[in-house]
Amino acid sequence: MPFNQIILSMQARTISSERGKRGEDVLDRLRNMAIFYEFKPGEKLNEAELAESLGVSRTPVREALMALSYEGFLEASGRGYVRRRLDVKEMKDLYELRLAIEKECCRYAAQRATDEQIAELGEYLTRSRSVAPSTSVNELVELDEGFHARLAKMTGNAELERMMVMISRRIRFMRWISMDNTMRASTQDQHKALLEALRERDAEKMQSLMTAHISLRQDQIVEAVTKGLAKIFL
Amino acid sequence: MPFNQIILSMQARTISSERGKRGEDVLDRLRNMAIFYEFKPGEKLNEAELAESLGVSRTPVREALMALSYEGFLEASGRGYVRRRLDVKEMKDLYELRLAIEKECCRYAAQRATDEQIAELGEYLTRSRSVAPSTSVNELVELDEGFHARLAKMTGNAELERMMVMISRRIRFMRWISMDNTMRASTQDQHKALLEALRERDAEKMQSLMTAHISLRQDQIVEAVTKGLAKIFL
DNA sequence: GTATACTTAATTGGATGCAAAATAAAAGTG
DNA sequence: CACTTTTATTTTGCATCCAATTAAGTATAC
Repeated sequence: MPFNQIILSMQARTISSERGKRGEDVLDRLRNMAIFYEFKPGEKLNEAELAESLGVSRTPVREALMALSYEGFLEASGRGYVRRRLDVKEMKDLYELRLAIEKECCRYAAQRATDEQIAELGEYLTRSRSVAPSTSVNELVELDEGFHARLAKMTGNAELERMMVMISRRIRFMRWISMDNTMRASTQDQHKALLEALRERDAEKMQSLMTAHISLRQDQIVEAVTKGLAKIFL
Repeated sequence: MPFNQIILSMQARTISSERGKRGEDVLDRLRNMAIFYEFKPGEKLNEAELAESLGVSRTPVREALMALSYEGFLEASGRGYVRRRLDVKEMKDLYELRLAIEKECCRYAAQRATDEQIAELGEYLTRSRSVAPSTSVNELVELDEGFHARLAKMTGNAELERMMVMISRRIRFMRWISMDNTMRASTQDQHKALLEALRERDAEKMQSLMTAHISLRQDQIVEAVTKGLAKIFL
């Protein structure tokens, strides 16, 4: 399945004509395109062109581009925006930020999660582990994100949760690139271990598990970025 | 000095007419108004009115409002935006987020800061400590922020740095409210201690100092919020 | 053939226009 | 008088328009 079609298949084919929903739709579409480097790094984005292709005016496109630069996908390039390039430094920075957030999520989740939330997470993991081996990469990534999103929610901290959403989007491509079968299995094992520690409300243990879970070694990042760049430009 | 005038005095009186700079100016102005609750929580912001008062069209105002909601100052209220209310929960969440970021900043700063950066921070602190007792609250807050910004820069991590900028803005009002003379002295002492630990490249020590430095106890937050609310509504 | 001045086209920042929602105001009804 | 229902007004979402600046050609001199 060609790369572009995967992206396309994730998107609504038409932009809602419902008032107030159009801008949101445009943002979602452009965000997905940004996430998967449908915009090639370095290539300047043309507002009129994008508007035309989405069948809307420049206004919602302009707003979406601004939003995406706030979200960290685009950067201002003189006048106009450019997709930020995929490089090792950016990913390293991002994973360090993620580590900062997730470690604290562990702490507060261990101390504040309700028993119901923990039970739900258990069910979620069980469901996750039982998906068919043929499950698409998209779905696997979604399951992975879902686990961390739930953990963030357990903190009861809206700021931490919001941050996790942002970071998850930013690293989605990396997850997508490196989600093969070995990754899949180890991810699930690590999530299970985290859940166990959470059941024991052992924040320390969760944090060290999380650190191990997240900390990609330099060479792993390099490899993933390399694979990513190949995907983007071929 | 009345509250409003303090805010006004921080702002350029005119919006630059330079092309491309106007939007930025409008954002800065509105951000300052948001930071100091010139917009009362709950009161819906009127784009046309704001545009009128700033002498620009609705377009740059709309973009600024969107940006400010991304920055966490405003929230969408059906259609349109409202300044988020100042409450204990929000501040608690924010300080937890800040703690997460700053602890990791300590770690990476201890391990990556150049000797020059450390020396510069030393000079900065010396300058800070020698300011007149009459120094305005504004300046004191700026000095405090400057310290943490420098620490963030030392990580060499653009994402952590960016996050610190955002958080600093969000908590600026709280800093402003609680920056009295006792706060001033203890802040400087704690910064000095952090610098010492940084000189020794002792990340662990820095982290525990930072934790102590940041962790406002629940009642301190309650007090500051209470004072803040009084300031806002009187 | 290359560099430089000059002209034209492309593209963005911002202003304005317009119609759909939402809100407020007014009128009608039990 | 309270309570709908209807009408008028406000305000936003989005489209369009305009002007200023940058980028792209084009021509001319060296």
